[in-house]
Amino acid sequence: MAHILHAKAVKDGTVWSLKLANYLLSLCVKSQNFDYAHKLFDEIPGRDVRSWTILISGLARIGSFRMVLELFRTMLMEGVRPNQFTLSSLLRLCCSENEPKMAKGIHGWILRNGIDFDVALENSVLDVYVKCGAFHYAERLFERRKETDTIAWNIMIGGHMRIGDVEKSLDLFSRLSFKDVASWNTIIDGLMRKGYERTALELLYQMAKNGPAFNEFTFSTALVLASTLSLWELGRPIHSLVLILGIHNKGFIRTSLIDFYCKCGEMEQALVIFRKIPQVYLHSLNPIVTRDESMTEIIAWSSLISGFVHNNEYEDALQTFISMIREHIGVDRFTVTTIASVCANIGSLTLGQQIHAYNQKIGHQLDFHLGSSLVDMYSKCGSLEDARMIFKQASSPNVVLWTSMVSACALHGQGREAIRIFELMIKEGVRPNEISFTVVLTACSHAGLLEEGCNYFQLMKEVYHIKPGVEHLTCMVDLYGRACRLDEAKEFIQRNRISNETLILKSLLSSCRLHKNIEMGNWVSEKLLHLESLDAGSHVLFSNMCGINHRWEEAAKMRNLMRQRGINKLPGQSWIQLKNQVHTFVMGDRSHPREAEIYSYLDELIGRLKEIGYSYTTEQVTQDVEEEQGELFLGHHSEKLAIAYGLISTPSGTPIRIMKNLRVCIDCHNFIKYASQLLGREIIVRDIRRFHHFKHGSCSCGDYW
DNA sequence: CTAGGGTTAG
Repeated sequence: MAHILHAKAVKDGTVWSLKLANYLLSLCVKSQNFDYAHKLFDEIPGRDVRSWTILISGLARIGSFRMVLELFRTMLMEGVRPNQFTLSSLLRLCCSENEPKMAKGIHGWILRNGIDFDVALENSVLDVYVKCGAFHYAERLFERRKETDTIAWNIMIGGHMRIGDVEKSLDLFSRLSFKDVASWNTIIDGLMRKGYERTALELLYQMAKNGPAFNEFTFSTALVLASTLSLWELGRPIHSLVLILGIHNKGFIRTSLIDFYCKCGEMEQALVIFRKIPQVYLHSLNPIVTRDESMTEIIAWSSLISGFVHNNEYEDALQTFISMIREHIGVDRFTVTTIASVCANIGSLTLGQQIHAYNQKIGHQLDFHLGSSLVDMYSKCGSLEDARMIFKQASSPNVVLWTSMVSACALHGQGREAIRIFELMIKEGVRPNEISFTVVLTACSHAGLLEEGCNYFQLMKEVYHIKPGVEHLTCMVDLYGRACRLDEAKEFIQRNRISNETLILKSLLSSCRLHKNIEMGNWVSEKLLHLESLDAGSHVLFSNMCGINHRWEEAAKMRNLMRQRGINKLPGQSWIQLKNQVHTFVMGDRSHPREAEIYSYLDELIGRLKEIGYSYTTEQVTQDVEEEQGELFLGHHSEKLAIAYGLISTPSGTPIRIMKNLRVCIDCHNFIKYASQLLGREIIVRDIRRFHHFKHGSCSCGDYW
């Protein structure tokens, strides 16, 4: 638009005043048309410090560090003396680009050249030191100042918050006699970020009562608070207020509203807000879409996508992503991170690979979030090698990234490797968090590494002072249980007073079944019954266990109880993805178009496998099989059907990947081992907890799962 | 000076 005005001014012979030129320049800068801005800038006769400042501050806003520095140098060479605005812009850029050295240089230059420090410039200096890690220096500057305005105070309140000194920050805030909106916003937002949500909430209510009126920042922060706490009662009235004020379509507020409704599980409402036409299109036929506005759109879309993910609606998440690309909204790192997690959740390797390739095409750097998400995606989609490859690309991983890698190894049954990586993380000086310990303990438990598990449990408590949570305790019970140390498991439960924890009892029950210990099984079941939390899984576990020990009466009693309570067990399902199509099977499924082929192939295969030593495992000890079902059903378990279909639909030598919604059963596990040997095929099964890689007649889990 | 969406386990 500015260039049209420019052309018109030239054509009309309008006086080429500096004021007009600077105004046009600022229009160009505002609409991000920097090519034209440069051209215009070069043509301004007798450009002054304001022209320089407009261009410099515009470029600083979009983070063109090098270009800004070059302009600044040229400016000095041409003998133009920068003013306080120019210097503030430069300092702000140093801040956002994290360039403390440059900031010090500029500060020195200001001092040497006797530039007047106005309050704003002093604040810029203060801010740069707070944010670039020279906090003590900033503190000294702050104490030495004669005049401090509330902005300086706000910078320091935020600064203390940033370095994690919540107390000091609150103290400064309380000492501030005049608290402006920004002070309130800073302290509330800071408290929220440091996990003091309740305090933040209290202050927000205080502010509503006695403080200054909310501004857009406050509304946005309040909505985020409502969203993190899933506080419907807080978000709703704020939504009303924002509607009354007519600011509901403003960027930050709109995106915060979308996120609020998503986190409260109200996707319908979120969609209503999402679909509002952004204001910019209402006011102008020829809209100037600035960076801020296109950014808002990306965030609105990404919020919606992550909302679907939060509500486990992966299909909708993907559809939204596809529309986002189709409408050329733009995809940033946040979006890719979320979509990668969708791929992880649905376990689609092909889709995951496409997302990874797409990211390489658009060139987003792998930051910690994206890196972890991709590691997790590859591991949950069955490719440990690719997970490792992504991990190697990160130069200095953080806790989450390390933990994702440890988790990947655990998931694929590589307990020793998981431990090795965990140790490496500690050696690199990265402090493991509670999740890291959950993961490493799970790895130990899956690999049957009792001693190592116990050591890590001690390490967590004594060295890292992390209080064991239910997850850690469950891992320990699992660890003892799987290692057939049932008495120790029971003792552990009693010592830690956790016999009321359903998850823990269920883990023990599962071990009782594994080791056929019906006495202990009874003890656990009684506890579970008492808690009224015997779900389908535990009912089946218990009744199966009775079956092994020929306690048919007890088994029947349990099944009756299940019927009475109307508990339905989850039907076992397996699926395989071939050429962008997902084929799902349940036990004895006849609905597939190629069912005849599948069954005849499967029956023939079972016959051939029996010749090399396979036989039905009649102990039907899975969670999803009831006792009365005979050999025929066992032969047609969903995983066998999915594998048979995979085998007849792919060329020999291709690995087969299938997924199951429950644990894989012992008989199928056995069957797959023999099949992998006879057919020379790699078969990869993802069950509800982990991966099984079958190759040359054995499984990566070492038959311990 | 202050604000929005993303990652690891269960």
